[in-house]
Amino acid sequence: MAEKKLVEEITSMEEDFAKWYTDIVKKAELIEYTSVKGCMVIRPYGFAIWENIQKILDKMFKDTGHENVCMPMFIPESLLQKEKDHVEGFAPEVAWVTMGGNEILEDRLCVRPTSETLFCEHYANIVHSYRDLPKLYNQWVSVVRWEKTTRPFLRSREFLWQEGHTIHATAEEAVEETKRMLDLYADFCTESLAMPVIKGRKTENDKFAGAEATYAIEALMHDGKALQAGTSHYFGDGFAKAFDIMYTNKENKKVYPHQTSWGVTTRLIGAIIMTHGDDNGLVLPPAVAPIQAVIIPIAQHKQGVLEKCREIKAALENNFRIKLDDSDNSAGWKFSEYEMKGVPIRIEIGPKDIEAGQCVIVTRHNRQKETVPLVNITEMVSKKLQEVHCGLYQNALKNRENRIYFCTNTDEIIETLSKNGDGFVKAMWCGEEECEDGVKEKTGVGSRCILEEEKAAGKCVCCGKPAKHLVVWAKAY
RNA sequence: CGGGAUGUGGCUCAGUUUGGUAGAGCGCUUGGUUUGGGACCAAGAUGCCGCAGGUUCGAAUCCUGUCAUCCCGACCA
Repeated sequence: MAEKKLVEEITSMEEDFAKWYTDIVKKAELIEYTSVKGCMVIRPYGFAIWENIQKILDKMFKDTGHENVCMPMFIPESLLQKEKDHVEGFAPEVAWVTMGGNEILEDRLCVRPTSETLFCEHYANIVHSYRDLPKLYNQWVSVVRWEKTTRPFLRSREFLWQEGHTIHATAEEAVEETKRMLDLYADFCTESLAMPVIKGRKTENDKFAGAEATYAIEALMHDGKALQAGTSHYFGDGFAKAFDIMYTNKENKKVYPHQTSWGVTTRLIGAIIMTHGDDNGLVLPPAVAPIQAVIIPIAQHKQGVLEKCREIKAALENNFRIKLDDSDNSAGWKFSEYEMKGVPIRIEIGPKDIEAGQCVIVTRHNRQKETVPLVNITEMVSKKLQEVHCGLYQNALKNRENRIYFCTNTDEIIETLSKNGDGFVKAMWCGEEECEDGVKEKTGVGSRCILEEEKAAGKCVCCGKPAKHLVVWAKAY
């Protein structure tokens, strides 16, 4: 059963999951470290994944009526201070600019950890009438949070993200927007990243600083830990009140508007790695793979081989992202290289194939080889990419379903996890913060989200009192 | 931010205990032979031993500080 491990440089998941992760991140040329802690160079291959994520999401945002804007990078301390919970939540992890050239700044500037305050200041300026609403804004920028522990993609001090900030006339509209964007993220994860996610609401304890409600999508990684892959917040009119944003409604009354914000980050790349990757390296979902198919010539010095490869490349590249590797590395070397980089399919073309009018297609996720005719190659590649996507999703889903456990008390949680390994624990909760902390303390798993669509029944996993919510618990990144 | 580990050519590491002229394998360059699962031969290039101080006739090696990376906690997308 144990397949020969072809890429010796990558530590196996089994042996050391953390090292496996960093090996992939480095060996697949996604990032390089820099001399500043927690700040990484996202290399072309890694950045291309992000660009594909951006392209798809940006279209989804635009299709739902959102517009892109760009806020400044700096927030004056006085502005950050305006919303009490917000500043308390973020103050411990902001970076400050205290000097401009040689001058000490009177009001020091915080490097944005998130841009609610900037959007609010702006909305206060431009929203006056119900006719100005809604504003559905988004921006693609980087933010800075002075994290203590850092890991490439999962937790860096500067990271790339998109943050949507919308402002609406009514609470209903804003709530709807919050849910709509959460659904949009979940759809994106399944359709483009082949990654199943759980949608839910964060507990009071865990919600965004200044939000009325925070929703999140949670994904389960190979090692049984949860990763928050995206969030969507409903703000009510709290920020509007703090920032004095008001508009005149149809009845000629001055009222507060309602807001939302939502975001996903380059952490999604970490999620892809830990959802689909294997001991041979990265495995990329076709929709975001920088190279969807790589053509490997066999015996490329032989007459006609490279010519045929170029011909096939030309035929395919209108529809797919194709690379022809005509470097003089051996074919075997190339096989390993592109497996490590997670290229979904590989097309082998050698003298024997050309003679027979065929090629060999190998799918990355299961290494299955198939000999296919060169006519209709476009349809074949399309079919294979679809196959990879479905295969990845099914594997990820199976892995997650195998690691979802229902528990009724904390001892059962401890026992289940020690027997089966980490995963999602579904358990009832009374809604008290004490019990939320109690579960974490006793079992090591924290609340990830409340499943709003599933009915609560029975007793709290911690105190045994009647339950209010069904909650997913897990160790988290 | 607390506890632990590690920094030596691009990579993986030896050398540090016991201070005395900086090493190996892989990779890289050039030429040639190869190519269906990380090919081979030959010739070459590459280092202020993370950084800054200190001890010493002499420091990769000992001492102090600092920065970065990894792991375990607390905090977080």
